[in-house]
Amino acid sequence: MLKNAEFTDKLRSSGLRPTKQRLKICEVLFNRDNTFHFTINDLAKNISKVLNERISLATVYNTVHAFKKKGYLKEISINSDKSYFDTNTTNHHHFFDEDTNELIDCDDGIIETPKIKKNISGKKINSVEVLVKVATDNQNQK
Amino acid sequence: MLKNAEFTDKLRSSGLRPTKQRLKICEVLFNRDNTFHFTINDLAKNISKVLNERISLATVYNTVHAFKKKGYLKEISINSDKSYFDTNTTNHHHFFDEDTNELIDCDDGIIETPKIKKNISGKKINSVEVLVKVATDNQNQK
DNA sequence: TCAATAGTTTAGAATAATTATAATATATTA
DNA sequence: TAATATATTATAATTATTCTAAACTATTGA
Ligand SMILES: [Mn+2]
Ligand SMILES: [Mn+2]
Ligand SMILES: [Zn+2]
Ligand SMILES: [Zn+2]
Repeated sequence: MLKNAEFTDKLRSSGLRPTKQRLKICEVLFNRDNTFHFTINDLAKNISKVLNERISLATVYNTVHAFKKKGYLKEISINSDKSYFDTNTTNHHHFFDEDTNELIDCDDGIIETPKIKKNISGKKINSVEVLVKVATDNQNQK
Repeated sequence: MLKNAEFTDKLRSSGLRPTKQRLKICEVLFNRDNTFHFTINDLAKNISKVLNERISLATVYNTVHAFKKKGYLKEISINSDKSYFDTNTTNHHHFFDEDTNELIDCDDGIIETPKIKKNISGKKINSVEVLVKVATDNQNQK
């Protein structure tokens, strides 16, 4: 939804130089109507195969981590194999489809964020996230 | 809490041969009063350094995954670096201390398992888990 | 405008967790 | 106990990620 000049401002305002590579990655990640989830590999493949741009893998890693640090992205761990990133940085919960390995946002109201009745002493709660793992219901399977 | 002969039965009854290595790993994992969380590396180090036993790393991996498949262990992903395993296989929630990377079980009653008001159609809910990330409250830090 | 500087990109090497291979050893079965 | 199925092991392979250090680029301010 944002345009190139806006990305330039956005990057500058958080102390990141608006380079060609970062602007392209902003475009891929944020110039759309809906938030989504991706892996670094998805993103790199998208850039190189689909968009025919040449951005080194190291830069994709650097940029995604820089964006995460600036709060443009959230990182989500579902399995130890790889990290998922989320362009939806608000507090929200997920379904994880174990058949397809797809991560799906819970719409508002589907899950109420649980109350924590007693916290670890001396610690601050940084996040409360619910993960719902789903899979095909195969009652009649071997 | 279980003894060697019981582990032998337990393994046999789930179709796993009670080998020397598996019995030792059972002892380390299950012959205690409280459940706990560990990484494969923790476990391997514990066996080799603390117990002075020689079990190959491949066997530790094989065994932990075999135990997971048989339902003796649960796997938990908190960060993409490594997998945590849990000897508490009941449905329960966790605190994760981001200062120490420690995973802590939520005692019963601390968090109520949230209700899922609408599920993905055609799918069965396999688990609903809450992860609470905590860290030192540094209001007065640089 | 342009040189100095700080920040960025890059290819490729390094690291670390995990899985695969295939030979050897062990447990089970009859 | 012999035959068979299963498990262990050392080691190699794989994969995600991070590191390195040289080349490049954006910013700054004279
Ligand atoms: Mn795994
Ligand atoms: Mn990470
Ligand atoms: Zn999300
Ligand atoms: Zn636990």
